[in-house]
Amino acid sequence: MANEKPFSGLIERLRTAGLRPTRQRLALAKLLFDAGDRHLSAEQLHAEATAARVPVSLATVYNTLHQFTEAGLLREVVVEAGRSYFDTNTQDHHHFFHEDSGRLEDIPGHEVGLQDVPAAPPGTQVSRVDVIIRLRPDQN
Amino acid sequence: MANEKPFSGLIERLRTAGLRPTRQRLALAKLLFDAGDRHLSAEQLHAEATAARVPVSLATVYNTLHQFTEAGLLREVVVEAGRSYFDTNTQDHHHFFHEDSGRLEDIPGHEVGLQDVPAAPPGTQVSRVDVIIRLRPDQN
DNA sequence: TTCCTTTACTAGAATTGTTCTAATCTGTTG
DNA sequence: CAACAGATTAGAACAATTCTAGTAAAGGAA
Repeated sequence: MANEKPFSGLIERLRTAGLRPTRQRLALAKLLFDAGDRHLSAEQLHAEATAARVPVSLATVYNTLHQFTEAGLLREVVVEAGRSYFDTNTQDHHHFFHEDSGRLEDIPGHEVGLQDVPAAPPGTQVSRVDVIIRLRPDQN
Repeated sequence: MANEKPFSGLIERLRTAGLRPTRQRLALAKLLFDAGDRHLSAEQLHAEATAARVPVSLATVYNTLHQFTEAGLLREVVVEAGRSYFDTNTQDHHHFFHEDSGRLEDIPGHEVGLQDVPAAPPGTQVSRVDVIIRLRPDQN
């Protein structure tokens, strides 16, 4: 059966990233990566873990999210002053942000192109380009 | 002399926006708009006001920045999880963000174009498009 | 002007999201 | 299984922002 070793893939993934596959990291990785593309805040992931009966401290959730981000397993997206989202889709793509609900949604990478991206100023190099299309409810 | 009525333009500007030209708002508006394009955090503006011997409370700085933003005199730019910048350039343009220093820099609007901006999902309309080019120090 | 109403300002407390700390525990290697 | 490095934890500390409720100032009316 496919779920006989439900963590083996994740274990490899963490090992490759240089992270010990601990109980907490595995549980969080499972929540993050076993359900398609997701955009989660630390608080949301913490709530999910708790709901899934995997008690993980909030500090560990933050640590883990940052470690995963550094390892390239996640991408951090900042849309609002006081909140960070972590995106499980690390491909090159951009976002719709629903201002009313605070929800973030992927725009497949090939759907938006940039023309004439200016050269990075001397002494710098481009680390990333973020495009966020902010949406509000239609007025009518 | 040009500075005989140094506030008359600003007073008009505030009145037009439906804001009473109070001492505090005028002082903040002067700091914001009399020095070209600026990108300031609330704390920075508060510090400048204090340095300019205009004691304004931090709460008023926040209130004022939000009111100016709603009135279209400022534009809020979010780059980092815990910090908002307010941009005095409300024209259509995008930003370079220096990850090392936290500095934000304008890219003139015409220098970046977007192609194939996808249609807003049903029930929504585009409120704004933010493009942030993140820079890090050149590696070498 | 003076009065009156509305709007704005203030200090400080409260809230929110995040990071830090120091103690404890767990994974891994030998 | 011993031992050490690395990970987890609760709770404290922090930083940015918002709230509160009390006071002050702006602007119109008399």
